[in-house]
Amino acid sequence: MIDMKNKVIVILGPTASGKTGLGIRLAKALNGEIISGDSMQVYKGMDIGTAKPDTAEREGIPHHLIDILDISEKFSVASFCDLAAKAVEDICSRGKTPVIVGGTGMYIETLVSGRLYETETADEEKRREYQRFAQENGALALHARLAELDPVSAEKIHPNNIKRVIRAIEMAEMGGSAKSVLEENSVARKPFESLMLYLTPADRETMYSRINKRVDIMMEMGLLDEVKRLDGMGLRETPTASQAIGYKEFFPFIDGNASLEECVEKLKQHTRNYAKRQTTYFGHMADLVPVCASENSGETAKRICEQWLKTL
RNA sequence: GGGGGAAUUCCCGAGCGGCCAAAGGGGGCAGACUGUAAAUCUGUUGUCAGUGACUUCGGUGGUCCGAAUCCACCUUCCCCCA
Repeated sequence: MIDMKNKVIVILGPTASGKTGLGIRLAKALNGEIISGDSMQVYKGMDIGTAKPDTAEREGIPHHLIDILDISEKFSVASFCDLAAKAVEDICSRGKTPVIVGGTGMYIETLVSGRLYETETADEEKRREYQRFAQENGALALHARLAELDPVSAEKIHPNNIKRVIRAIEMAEMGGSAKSVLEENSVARKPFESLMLYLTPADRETMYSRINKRVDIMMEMGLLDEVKRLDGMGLRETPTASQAIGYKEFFPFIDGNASLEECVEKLKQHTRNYAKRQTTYFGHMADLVPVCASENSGETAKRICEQWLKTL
């Protein structure tokens, strides 16, 4: 293409902050198309639990990266960045504006920064081996192994965070791409210009009560049936989809080990915890333009976007 | 009506004479996150000044140098016999 960089609008925010609605409003106003920046909406059949907008809600706006995978498939930052970057290209080439909407901070941060990841090539066998090693010899022993292979990573990763320790060991063993090396390549080339709007919740209390209410609505919409259906398709054994909040919480009920009410409470709680983690994550991201999640946030956001799109 | 058991810090729950502001878990709060993130992990959580003091373990009163821990009574709850 030409040397002028593509422009992308990004909407971030914790769960239930109104990202979806705002995204659609902006896409309509700015002749845009939506790219979902969400790790779970990519899965077919996970509709209610992931708060995926249905056809009516989408108001005719094309949505990318939604319903593209079967739950059995793996999804990760690497694939996200790859697919999202392509979608951006595609949308821009048609003269429209990409609007990335999502709550998966790491995905979006990575995409926008232009860092490159190779698609995951993990050896499950080895992973289990390390897992067992940690179990038998303690997390510290495993961490010590990492320290030998890659002191820089070891320094940064807490020994108890076994998952990350294992991943770091894997990276080191595969050679070259350890954190220490990544450091040097950290200044990646930005693939496009982006304006990042951060939908900030009014306060913790409203954020939590919105979440609670939304879960109740999900239940009314038939979440449980959705979970049962996916469970029948082997959701529990899937590499990525099984992690989704909104599904695993019901397994105890399905297995007869908990009441439905207990599971719903757990779901609300996990969602609240997640939202808090999101705000922490977004808190350290740079260049976010805060937009209050209120009634007329749409107008404000629209104005900010239009102005930004006009600049070079 | 008789017999037995229990009341602990926001919640659950250990403690059964000093080492107890009181284990552990949950929740809350704060945080990390350039390797797969809706995941994973860390710190903190009576009060106040901050190496110390003060108020806490249903209530009241005892025993003791010393009590969440022992005794008495009271209140509430649970279980069993009737």
